[in-house]
Amino acid sequence: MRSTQRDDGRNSVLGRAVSLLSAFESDDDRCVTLSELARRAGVAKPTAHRLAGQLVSLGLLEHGDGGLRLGMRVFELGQLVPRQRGLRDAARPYLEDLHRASGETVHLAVLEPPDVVYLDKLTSRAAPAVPSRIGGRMPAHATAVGKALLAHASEEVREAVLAGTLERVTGRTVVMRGVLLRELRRVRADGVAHEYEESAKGVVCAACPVVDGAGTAIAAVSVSGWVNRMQVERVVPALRTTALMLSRQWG
Amino acid sequence: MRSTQRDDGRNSVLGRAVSLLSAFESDDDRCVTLSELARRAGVAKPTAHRLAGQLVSLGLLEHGDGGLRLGMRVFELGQLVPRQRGLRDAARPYLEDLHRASGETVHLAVLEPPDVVYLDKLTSRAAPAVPSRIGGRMPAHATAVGKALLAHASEEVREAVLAGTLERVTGRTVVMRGVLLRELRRVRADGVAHEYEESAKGVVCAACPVVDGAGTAIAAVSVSGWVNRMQVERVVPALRTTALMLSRQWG
DNA sequence: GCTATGCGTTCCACTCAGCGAGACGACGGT
DNA sequence: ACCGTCGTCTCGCTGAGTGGAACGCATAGC
Repeated sequence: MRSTQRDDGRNSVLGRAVSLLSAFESDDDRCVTLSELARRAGVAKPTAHRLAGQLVSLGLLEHGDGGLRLGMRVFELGQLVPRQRGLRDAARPYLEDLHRASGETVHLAVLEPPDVVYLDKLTSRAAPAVPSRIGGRMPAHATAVGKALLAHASEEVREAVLAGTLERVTGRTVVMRGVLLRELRRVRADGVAHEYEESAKGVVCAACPVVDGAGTAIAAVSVSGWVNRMQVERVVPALRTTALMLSRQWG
Repeated sequence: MRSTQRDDGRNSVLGRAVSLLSAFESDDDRCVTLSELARRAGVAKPTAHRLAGQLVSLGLLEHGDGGLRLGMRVFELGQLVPRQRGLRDAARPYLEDLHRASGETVHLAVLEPPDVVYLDKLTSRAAPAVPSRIGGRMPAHATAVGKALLAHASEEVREAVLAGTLERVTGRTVVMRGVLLRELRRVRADGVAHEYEESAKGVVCAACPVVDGAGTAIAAVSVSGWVNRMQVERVVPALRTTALMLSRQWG
């Protein structure tokens, strides 16, 4: 019997329940049948039945035309997460100014090793379709915000991320440790991170970290646009200013 | 032994776990110690210890200066909830126009009987401090959005909400069934709901429902401002237009 | 200095909640 | 008539979950 588990987090009721909830990440299909849900989450059908029932009465799941979907309660709880609530509210006006001034897509993101999670996003009509989404993830090493965050992160987390596999997102994604490490050093010295079609074709991006008193990044702001339409260096000053003001307000 | 329970939703591992997460609703204190958490959620300390440990490795909870807080994963999952994701994205540009045109605070909310849950909120510098928050709840009968939603809801849910206790939020909150019922009839005929200091002192509000093909409300839009500064009737036309356009896009 | 309080953590025996193979009835398509 | 898939329910087994009690360690009060 190799049930010696110390796998905290996959088995156990909670693990199964979160598997059920996470099954909605493979998205777009808003409503999922119970059987399909059980299949995706990898739990037995009767188990899924029982758990889903409980999740429904807790409000984390709800019935909707012929299937189950994530419930409002999940959204409510999500809005309470401190790392996004305060930051987002404080940053919103600054992001709007930056958005107006640049006319390009603006992002606010935090590091969640080895990924970044987007807290806010302001798009324009003419903006390219970047693959980011509020609440969505992207590999940190493939995005400007990610590089800004990594460059100003603690030694340990940087090491940890660098030690993992650097997934290739586009043909230009930096996947070699040495190259990335050198670039991060440059970013730390310069205070601005760049990205040229490393997360999406035709998109360039510049990002600045929002730092606390000790100089550690707690978030990052970015501006992205079409590679042939946006003059990166023209937006950097405004970007720097935005990040500095946010840093001051959170020192 | 009165463990005759069939109380699905309060006991059971999941119930306890959600109690832990919900303990963060009594908010502002971003970080909570384990003991405090156990106390609030009403679970034994060792149990809280174990569950919190699992929740941490699942990403739903995280350690932060001397305490626990809700984890990023919760935010990520919350952004996947279909009832908010689609609506919010689609509504955003319209809300921005309405916000610019009126200069007042704009809300987007859905019905979650017997409350309303706010999906989006656009505020101005000079706006009154309304007690709403994205992802927050308010009793439906005390708000303009709530009345718009209730008036255009199915008979059953309206009955259900009316059957419950109508909590008094301010001195002017409508707490009498008959009065509310009559008002809802008027709202259904008129298509606009009003509110005069029924949810917050000094604040007036007007709301219109976003309806599906069958005429049932799926959301509501509102404009609110200072009672002595905002001319309610001046913003109603733009409000109506916004709600109509949204309704058309979701018919 | 010696309590007293509150924290996070660990232990452990009890038992009951959770588990899933399997069976079942209801649709719906071909 | 068939077959596939849906949601639901039963039921015996067992091990995952439970919480009282005790521990080690801080800090605060006297």
